[in-house]
Amino acid sequence: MPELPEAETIARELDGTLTSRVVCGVSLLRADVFRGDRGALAGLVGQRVEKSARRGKRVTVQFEGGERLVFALGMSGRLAVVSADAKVEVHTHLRVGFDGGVELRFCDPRRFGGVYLFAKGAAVVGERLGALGPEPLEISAQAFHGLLDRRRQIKALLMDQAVIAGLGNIYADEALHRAGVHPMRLGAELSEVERRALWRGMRSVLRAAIKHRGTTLVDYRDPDGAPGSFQRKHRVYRRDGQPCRTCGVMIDKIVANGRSTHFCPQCQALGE
DNA sequence: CGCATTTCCTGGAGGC
DNA sequence: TGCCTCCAGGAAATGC
Repeated sequence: MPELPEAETIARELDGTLTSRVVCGVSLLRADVFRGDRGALAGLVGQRVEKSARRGKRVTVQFEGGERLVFALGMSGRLAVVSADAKVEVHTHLRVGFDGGVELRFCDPRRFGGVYLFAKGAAVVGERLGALGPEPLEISAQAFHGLLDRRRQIKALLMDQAVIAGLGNIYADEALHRAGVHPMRLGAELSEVERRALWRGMRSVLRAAIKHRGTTLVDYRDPDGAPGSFQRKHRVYRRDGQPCRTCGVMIDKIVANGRSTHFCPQCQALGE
């Protein structure tokens, strides 16, 4: 499930391979993954790519004319840059051909993801595309502390894209472990010291994961088809029943915010 | 406001 | 071998 580090890896690679290329063809194989004006999609032909970037978990390809093609990858969404004559894999929903014989393909078996196209200057908001909170790698410690001041489970706050953009189930669990904070604590009840630890833990886990080109558990691949390697560095996620890498106590798994949640009962005690 | 529940969808795992 | 059921999970909608 692509979260911020995976989206960052994808965006960097697209930025390197697609920038300055001109669209020569667009083919939508599955209409319902595209949430926007289909006519405008055909209008991309002839447009030149200015850059590719990430915001939260989303990947954007920006064109010189100002249009932005936005990909929300959901949990199984994948972007691949391949030769135009490469075999088309199952669940490929969109193909964007470029000069030089390369093609960008959006593939998403479970179809939780979506593709959006926004005109120059238009706000990036649409069906299943809510407004995004600040970037976890850019927000100041001070501002982050303020975000947590609500009587809501800290794990739910971290995973709410409108609160802070980019953390999903994996990195929320990993950030909480690094900070030594139990996932079911209420945000408003965290001390200044704990909030600071969470800010640092969140940033350090995201930076480390980007360095390892993300986490591949099942589906995730970068646009070259290569997996990430950060799963080897996970301290809690999907490590239930195994010893904590910090203290040796068995990692536990519970449901919080409707999601499987992994934590160390010793390092992340609930307290009294 | 917060929170649990349901919906979407498919592949993989486990049961028999 | 093959069928069946269950589950994961991002985000939004619904009901309490």
